[in-house]
Amino acid sequence: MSKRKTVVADDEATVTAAEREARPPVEAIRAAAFAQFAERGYPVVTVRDIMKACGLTQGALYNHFKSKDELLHDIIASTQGELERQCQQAVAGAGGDPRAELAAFVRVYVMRHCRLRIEALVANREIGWLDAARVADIRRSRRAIRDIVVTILRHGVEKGVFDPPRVDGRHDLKAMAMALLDQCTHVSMWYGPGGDLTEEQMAKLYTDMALRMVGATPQSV
Amino acid sequence: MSKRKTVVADDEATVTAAEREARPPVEAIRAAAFAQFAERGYPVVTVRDIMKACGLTQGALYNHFKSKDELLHDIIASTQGELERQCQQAVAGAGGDPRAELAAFVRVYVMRHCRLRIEALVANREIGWLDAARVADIRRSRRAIRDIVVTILRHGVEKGVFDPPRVDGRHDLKAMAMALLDQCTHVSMWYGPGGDLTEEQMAKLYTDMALRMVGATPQSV
DNA sequence: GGCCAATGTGAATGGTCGTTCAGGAGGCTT
DNA sequence: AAGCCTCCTGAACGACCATTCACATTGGCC
Repeated sequence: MSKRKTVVADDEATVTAAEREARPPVEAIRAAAFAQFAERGYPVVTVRDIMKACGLTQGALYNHFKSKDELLHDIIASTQGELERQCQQAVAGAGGDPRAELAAFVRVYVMRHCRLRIEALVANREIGWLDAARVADIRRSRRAIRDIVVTILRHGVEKGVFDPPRVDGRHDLKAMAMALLDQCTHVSMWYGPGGDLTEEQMAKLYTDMALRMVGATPQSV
Repeated sequence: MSKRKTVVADDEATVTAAEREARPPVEAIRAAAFAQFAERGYPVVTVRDIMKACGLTQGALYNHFKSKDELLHDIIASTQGELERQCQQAVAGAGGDPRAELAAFVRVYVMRHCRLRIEALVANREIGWLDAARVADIRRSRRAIRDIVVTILRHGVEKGVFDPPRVDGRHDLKAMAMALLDQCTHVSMWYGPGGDLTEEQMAKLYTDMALRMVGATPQSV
């Protein structure tokens, strides 16, 4: 896919020439768009901005994406899909004990949102700019993750190892799952590697808080 | 910026051009801008959109606000100021017991974010479009609210009525406060009055979760 | 050597934007 | 009644937008 092999010497010796050799232009566009969306926000980043950052002109975008909108969806959907897969794996590997499942889920979820906080930030902040058709599968994935948590909570209650708060005598596991996810998701808004806690410590703290919230009995004494 | 100097009593009775609007134009502009920002987002709402919704033309905006940016700041700052005041009042009226203070804080904070969820949504979603100078006082207010929570937690630990999670033997009360605020703030993203829980029940649930998270001992038996 | 499919160019299209400003209308003060 | 003050209009400004399109340029293939 490289075309500057023979015409390098006198042509525009752009700084990113080596980078474009390394990966296909569609990857470079994705990366440039991600960086700019993260820094300035989707609606104010222009197609010209993105393509100039790759050393191309605006028209070339449309050889790789149908529209600016599809480009944003592509970026968000890929991180969202990865997140969903990681969550499923974490729970599946926990051996069926709801306490271990919840701990594994929170650990993976929090560590990912610390490490890839920019990706999470873009996915959460810019999703509103997607048109209705393209936003549907992202929302489906988020509901799926919420339902993973709800299922863990329900199993824990049924087995008697969780004793979550009740309002008027009943649980609302959906609201609890949302509360849990909200606090874990939004570490991406304030966590920085220069802060007081490492990712590992964040995972421990949030796992502990989650188990307290659901009233988990001690796992083994 | 303010009204007539000498005419006071019948100002409301004989409003100039009373046919048009029942309230001063600056209020109508604020309301229209708020509604449109909430629905479509600051950068895609045009000055023309806002003013057309008030029955005015675009130029008239600049008789009341210096810029579109100042208009957004005005909207966000007013709700943020109200929130900060309500939080302070709630804690001050709790009698000095950290458990009661935390409960009162969470109750007020959650109920407000359920009832005025659109205001909260706009404040949290659109704050990034403010320029650096105008964003400073909003951030100060948010830090102040976080510090209220940190202070409650510290007092609770000192008095021995809270036993929050530790990482490597230490508390991180700032991280705990952020986790607590994150989950309470973002009810505005999903709570709806048609859902399973009333505002009252939401407040109860979140208060209970908060007290569990910090390891509060039973208040009185 | 000639063809093809992929890929990039840069002008053109048909708008839109926030902000400014000269001018007008009407009521308040003197 | 005259002047002033507040508020509004509507045109103008200079810039920028996403997307399309006719037209290169390229590398691989027969």
